[in-house]
Amino acid sequence: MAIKFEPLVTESLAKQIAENIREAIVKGSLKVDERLPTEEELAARFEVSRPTIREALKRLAAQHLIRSRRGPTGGTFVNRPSQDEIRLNLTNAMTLLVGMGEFNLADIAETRQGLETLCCRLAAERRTDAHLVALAVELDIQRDPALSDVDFCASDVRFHRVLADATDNALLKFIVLTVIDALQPVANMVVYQFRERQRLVSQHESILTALQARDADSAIAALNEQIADLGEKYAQACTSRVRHNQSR
Amino acid sequence: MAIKFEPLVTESLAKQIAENIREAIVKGSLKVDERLPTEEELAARFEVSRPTIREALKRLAAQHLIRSRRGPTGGTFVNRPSQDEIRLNLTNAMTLLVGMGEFNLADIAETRQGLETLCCRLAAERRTDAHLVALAVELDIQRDPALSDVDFCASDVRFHRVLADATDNALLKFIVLTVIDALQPVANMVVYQFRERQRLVSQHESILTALQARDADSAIAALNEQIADLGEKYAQACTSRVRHNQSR
DNA sequence: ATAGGTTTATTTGTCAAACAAATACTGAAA
DNA sequence: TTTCAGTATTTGTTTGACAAATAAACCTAT
Repeated sequence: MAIKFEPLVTESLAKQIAENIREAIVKGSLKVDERLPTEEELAARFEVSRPTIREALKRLAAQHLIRSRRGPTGGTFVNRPSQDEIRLNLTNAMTLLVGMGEFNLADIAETRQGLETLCCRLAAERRTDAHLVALAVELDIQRDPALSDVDFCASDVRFHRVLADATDNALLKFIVLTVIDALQPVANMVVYQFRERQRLVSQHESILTALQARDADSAIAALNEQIADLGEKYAQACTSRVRHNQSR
Repeated sequence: MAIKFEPLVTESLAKQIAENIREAIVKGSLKVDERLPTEEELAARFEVSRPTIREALKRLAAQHLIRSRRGPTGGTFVNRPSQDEIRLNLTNAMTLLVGMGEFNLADIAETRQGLETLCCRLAAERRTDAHLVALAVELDIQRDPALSDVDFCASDVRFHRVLADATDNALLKFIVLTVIDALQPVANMVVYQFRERQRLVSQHESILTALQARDADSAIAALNEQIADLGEKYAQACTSRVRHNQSR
């Protein structure tokens, strides 16, 4: 048997081309902001038609790896990956996973607790006065009893984002922001009673004063209490939602 | 002035259509494994041509949101997002960010330390015997002095993956695996001396015995020592690489 | 000479119509 | 009943063309 049984590429041309260009970008043979050949040229080089090239480019565009502009100085360019753009992608993907119920609530609460405990420890050490001000601003917003649930929730999210920012660790911040954003739909499920809001606000106050005093342990204690509360609240919201769905 | 100044949609049709379908999937109006209309039907519905529809679908395919098959029972289907597929996306994106130097080494080491400390604590509590066996297997591999640097590194990565697995927390595992994978290129930069390998292996041994005894603190101590070592090693590898590049 | 508008060339965006290839179903023949 | 050829359906790919955006060159009038 002298047959080679080659891997027999059955993937679509567009996919292969996308992967090809992708690797060139990742490996660095295509620099940031460098211009790719025109679609026609690419078509000639890869020996396929222009629509096929375009399908390949769209795949890359969906990952924010390239951008396109029309006109003489236009063309397709390699994108500098901005953290925010990529985070948007990650958040979307993770939101989907969470929405599909791939992660149970206990795991989510535990992970958040772990990540934010870490944030607290670092934030206590490195927070600047600007961070304290930002936290205080959110606290002020949260004290307004007329605030709607979604607005309250949004402010809560911003509070925790500041916490991540105060760690002064770009990677940790990146991860925590992604997780927080992906979990926002879960957070929005719950409805807050007046008493519960008060409790949340007072926990936030504890965190703020602890950070002010650079007292990591107190901050962590308040935070853990809050996350434990939220964990219960989410579980309740979930079961009641299930009951509601069943009764229909 | 009765002009409305509408948001003036200038985005490409393909992008809008992709976003449209995407939302339908995320919001759940398109169920998993449900079949989309044929490309021709979609073209008719959106009142665009088929190539435009195809560009839109390719965007979604790049995010693993849909899959396509040819033939009579073929068509385009909504994908159940598998954790592994999505993780691949996230890892690719993060690898790019890391490769572009968006995160400095100190931040990376600190984050890894935080995440893996968390893993150790949970793993000590929840590890099964199977996990211990898996760790022992990797240790055995790592003891072989004839192992190449990349193979040693790969085994090291697998060791830490098992650690994440032992937490029995799907979300945390998801995050940690993503980060570890994204950092692999960084890990592969370094070359290990014999003595350094010995040290790494003995640290792994400490972790294993600590987990065996469900002694979280000892495991964490060994792990932190290791990550501190690696942090230094990476920093060295980086500066020497810079020197090397400059001398060329 | 300069400000302003107009043309023009280039490039991506979109369209139309067709063929190729994969694949499941159908029906006839052994 | 099994096997095999045919057929219909759907995505994959090609060709060729036109539309729209845009920057540069050019041209005109003050």
